[in-house]
Amino acid sequence: MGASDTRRHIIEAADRLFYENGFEATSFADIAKAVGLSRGNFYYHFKTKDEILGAVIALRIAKTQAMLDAWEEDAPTPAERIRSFIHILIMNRAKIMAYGCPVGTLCNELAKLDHVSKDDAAKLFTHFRHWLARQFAALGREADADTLALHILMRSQGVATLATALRDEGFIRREVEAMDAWLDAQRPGQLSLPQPASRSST
Amino acid sequence: MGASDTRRHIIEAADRLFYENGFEATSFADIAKAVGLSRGNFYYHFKTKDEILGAVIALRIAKTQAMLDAWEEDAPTPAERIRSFIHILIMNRAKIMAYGCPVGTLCNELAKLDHVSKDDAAKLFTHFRHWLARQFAALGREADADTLALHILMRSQGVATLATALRDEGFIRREVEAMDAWLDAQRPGQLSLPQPASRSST
DNA sequence: GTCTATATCAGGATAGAC
DNA sequence: GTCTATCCTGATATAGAC
Repeated sequence: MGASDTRRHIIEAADRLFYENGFEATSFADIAKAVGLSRGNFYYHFKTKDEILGAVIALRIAKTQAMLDAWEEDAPTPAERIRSFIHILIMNRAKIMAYGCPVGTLCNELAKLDHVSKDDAAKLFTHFRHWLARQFAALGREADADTLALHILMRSQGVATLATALRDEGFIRREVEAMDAWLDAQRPGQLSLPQPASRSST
Repeated sequence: MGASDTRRHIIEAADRLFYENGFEATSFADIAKAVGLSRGNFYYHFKTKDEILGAVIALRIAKTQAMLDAWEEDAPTPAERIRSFIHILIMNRAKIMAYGCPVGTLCNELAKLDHVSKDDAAKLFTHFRHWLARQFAALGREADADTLALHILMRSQGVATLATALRDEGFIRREVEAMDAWLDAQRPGQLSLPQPASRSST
């Protein structure tokens, strides 16, 4: 196995462990064990833990971009693309109830550590934000596309955090349904932030 | 200074440090230093870190209950009480942008650690949930009070998480305004989850 | 009830053999 | 490129003097 293969395995193992156990709680030994590597050899590939974190963030950004590109390919309309985003809450519900959102929880942890990479991690949100804003603009909401993008991003984060604490799948489903209904009502001519109306889909 | 005073100081220092730096990242030495205590003496008061965590969670629950009771005293209508809850996002915006929501971030961290106290921490949400549900019921929304309580709790969590990542005060203010507008529209006869309407307050 | 001193352990990081 | 052996630091935890 070449060095670049080993490196990739290390980053993928670190990615998973950082998500499941947190950045601080994951030791070099944990990652080395997951890859089947001695601790000593580990340092041939990565000199510091922060270096691994940087590689993990880069991997996540690449994966995110690939996912967004795929949604853009697969879904013909902007509304369906945004719906792809909303429905990752359902798709990943088991992991979210156990470990939260990979992006939100990493940003939270790095913020508390005041880690040098905290802004790099926050860029993951930026990718979603800009992609979502583009979809809302395509939906005819050019004027407030960014506000709408942040709003739906905010809701997905709120659902993830509460889902982890409550571990209630019904809660996720209800809120996703509400997000779908909210999206259906986003048509040109509406003003930015969501307002309640006289009927509901639930 | 008596032992119970020292104990209280330890818990308060731990409360602050767990919030600002995280549970794992906070060492006994950090807490001892903050209180002005030797590390050795520390163990006279608390045997394990988990014991301190338990005391911190108990303190937070007591403080939360006191805050909810005060809101109930000070605000004459259910709507104003719920507004008190929504506006902690503005009141605490500086700390939230730096460290996130104390409840959400602690639950997230303990979930990843699969810590024995993770469900105790989640009870903090339960206190807000039931209090909010009581207010929505008093507002005339008995049928879906709990759903509405979880919805507004979810939004406050989402705003806190994104605020920490983006550190954008304008974002917080816009979303709080939207939450206020959403609350204004919650009247008896509405069905549970929020829907957009034809106009916005922003 | 508070201190100093110390045991023990785990994690990050390095050196050098193969 | 992978290993074993090792160092250093910091963290939990204890013992015992005052």
